[in-house]
Amino acid sequence: MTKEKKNKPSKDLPLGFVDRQEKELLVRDFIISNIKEVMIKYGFQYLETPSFEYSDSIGKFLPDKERPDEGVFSFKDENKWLSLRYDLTAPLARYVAKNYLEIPKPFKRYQLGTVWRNEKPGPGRFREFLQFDADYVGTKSLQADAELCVMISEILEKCGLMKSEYTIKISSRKITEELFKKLNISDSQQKLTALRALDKIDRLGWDGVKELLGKGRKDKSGDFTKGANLKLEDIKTIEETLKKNSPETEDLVEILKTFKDYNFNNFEFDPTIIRGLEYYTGAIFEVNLKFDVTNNKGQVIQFGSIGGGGRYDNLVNNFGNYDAPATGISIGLDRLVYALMQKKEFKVKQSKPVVICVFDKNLMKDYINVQTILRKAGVSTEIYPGESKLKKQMEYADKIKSPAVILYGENEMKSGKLILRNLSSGEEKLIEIREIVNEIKKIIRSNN
RNA sequence: GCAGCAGUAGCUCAGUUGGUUAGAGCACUAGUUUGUGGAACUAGGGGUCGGUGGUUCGAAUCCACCCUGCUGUACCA
Repeated sequence: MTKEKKNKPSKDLPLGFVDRQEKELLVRDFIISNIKEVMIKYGFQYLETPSFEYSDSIGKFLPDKERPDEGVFSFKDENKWLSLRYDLTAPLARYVAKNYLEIPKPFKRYQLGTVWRNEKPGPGRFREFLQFDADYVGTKSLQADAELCVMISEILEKCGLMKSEYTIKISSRKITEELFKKLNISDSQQKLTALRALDKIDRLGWDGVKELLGKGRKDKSGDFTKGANLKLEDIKTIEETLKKNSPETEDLVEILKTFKDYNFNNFEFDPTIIRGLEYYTGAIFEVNLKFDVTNNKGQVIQFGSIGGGGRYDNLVNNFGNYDAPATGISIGLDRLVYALMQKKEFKVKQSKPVVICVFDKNLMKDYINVQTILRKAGVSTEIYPGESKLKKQMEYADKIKSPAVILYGENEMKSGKLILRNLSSGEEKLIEIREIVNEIKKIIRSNN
């Protein structure tokens, strides 16, 4: 507690950035290890690309020349604009274009990496987050699209989700494309607004979406959103068509057939999912959780999807002359962690260290000896860091949730024994040094 | 960006007809126990009441602007 407040650096974090603590990180590690296992089984190779790319590589629309910070974090290095990547797909397309001649076709890669978005964060959404991507590049085969969904489902179930707790929604860009053509809606602004409106159906329902397809809608806070201004009869046709719920486009028919071959049925055809607006060209998927997610005040929040993807046949071609149709899926790991931690009690398997209390610095050699025996046996152990009264040392051990402390002072040394105190039961035992490993393992076992 | 709500100790919050040195619980520190954690008791530290300006003899309290947070909405390549 210092009194000098002037010129102290801020303890606050920039908007949308957070510290992540062990409890969360261990769950994340658990998910990552499941991902890697599944990726190996499915034959994807591991890739890492840098955090920064040249700004014009990470998206063909951004950064805007006038406002290079819109949506992405950018800075000017010498004469070139660099940006932190906002996803892993654009860097993949760049990588494929750069290494096209060497890589296998099709190229199957997965990647785990932090991405950054310069946007307003929402519940469970940050400006820096970890993403997992798996992509197939260089194949038109729709089996790839289908397999990605099967694979994501396997990962989620390995992480402990039940079939009833998530679903993979699937649709195709071709549906809305054909619909707009049929209705003679060609104004690109109108199409864009209409697509965005349809994307919101899970939140607003058809009534809200119809308002947005028409004149516009006022939200709960009283804010007004302009609509697409479509004709009433067109809105009716759109609703009727999309409510039909039978996938008729060729690509979907084939993907659904493949799902059947895989015996995969935890998906829903949903023609109202839209995803990103520009680069998807065919099938699109979205991974949704089916249970409520709450914030730290216990309020249910609009959590949205935890991932999605789809087919993007033209992206690689943007970088050069290679035509590489592709399809991919990505998961926002931090959001999955957030949701999973609410759903499941995670036993944090990481065992906390046994604490060897220090009675006398001059006995350090003996303490190190015991510590070495335990560490060699694989038991997490530490000598109390510092010099404090025994009470402090016990409080420390309690605070870090240590399973046991070792009390080894002059009295014990005389008899060649030491005291092992079980911190959850409070029980103390006077034991020989050679018994220490077994006794501690017993305690740790009984705690699990 | 737009809208609504909110900002008092590390955390959760109390504190209006504006009035002496601004409160509680939890947490923290020390002690009761100089070789023993979790409970109890005692004592203590910690706040320019989000910031700036204004009204007033006097502002945590009223007004204006700004900042920050939450929620919704927009955007999310």
